[in-house]
Amino acid sequence: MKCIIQQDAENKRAMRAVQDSMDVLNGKWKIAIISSICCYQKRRFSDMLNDVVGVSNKMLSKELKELEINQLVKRTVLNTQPITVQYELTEHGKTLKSIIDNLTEWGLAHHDKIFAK
Amino acid sequence: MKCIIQQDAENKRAMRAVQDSMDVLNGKWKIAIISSICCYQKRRFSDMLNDVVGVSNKMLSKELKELEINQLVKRTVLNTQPITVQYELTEHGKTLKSIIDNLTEWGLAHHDKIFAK
DNA sequence: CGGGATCCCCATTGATACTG
DNA sequence: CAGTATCAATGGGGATCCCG
Repeated sequence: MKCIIQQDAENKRAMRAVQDSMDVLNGKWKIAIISSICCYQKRRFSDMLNDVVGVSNKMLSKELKELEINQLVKRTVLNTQPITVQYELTEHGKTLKSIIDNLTEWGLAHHDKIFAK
Repeated sequence: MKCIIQQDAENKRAMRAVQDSMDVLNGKWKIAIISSICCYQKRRFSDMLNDVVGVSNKMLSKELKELEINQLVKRTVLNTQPITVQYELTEHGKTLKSIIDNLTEWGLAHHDKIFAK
């Protein structure tokens, strides 16, 4: 059995890790945006504007940019007329899939629980 | 193979579920707060004030209250002098553990990736 | 179509002080 | 210790227009 000091250090390390994750995923729409790309693999700007209910083009643009900076999302301009832009997850971004899956499952279960009352 | 219409309905359902989760977990500190309680099982107000780096007593109080309303956290006033208050996860709250674990792992991996560059 | 620029508001948050 | 109250400020985010 671990002594309390050791356990405590481990807890702090875990909490810091969670915070590191949330630093990248913060913002009102990031999870929803990733969820959208995750579902469709490739998704265009205007599609996501519909997927993510309530988001404005300004916020979508802003949060996508941040996700791109953090190397979670890759942006590709397609040579169409008019121009379309495609977003997809990077390899690193794809490692978020299990988190999204978890959130999906939990959301369904939570929904059931609330309405079962 | 599923037709596109079916797949699309499924995607929308998944995205809604993710949003349902985030509705409950929104707020700058909620995940960190849950993470703290999750690590220690039972945790006091002042301890969490230290665990969650940067949070103010006002915000901690507010977000804990919201978590309590959503039945994720249970609040117990202990009969000590001076009074102490203990927070723990409800059974429903404990179902968030796999999400927290995922975020912990991902945070560590993400941290490594950023600093490996 | 995919954004950028601008204006503007109000909700979220912080700081500080106070209380049972 | 565990909050609550009050005030003040910041910036998140909406609405609108514009542009390549």
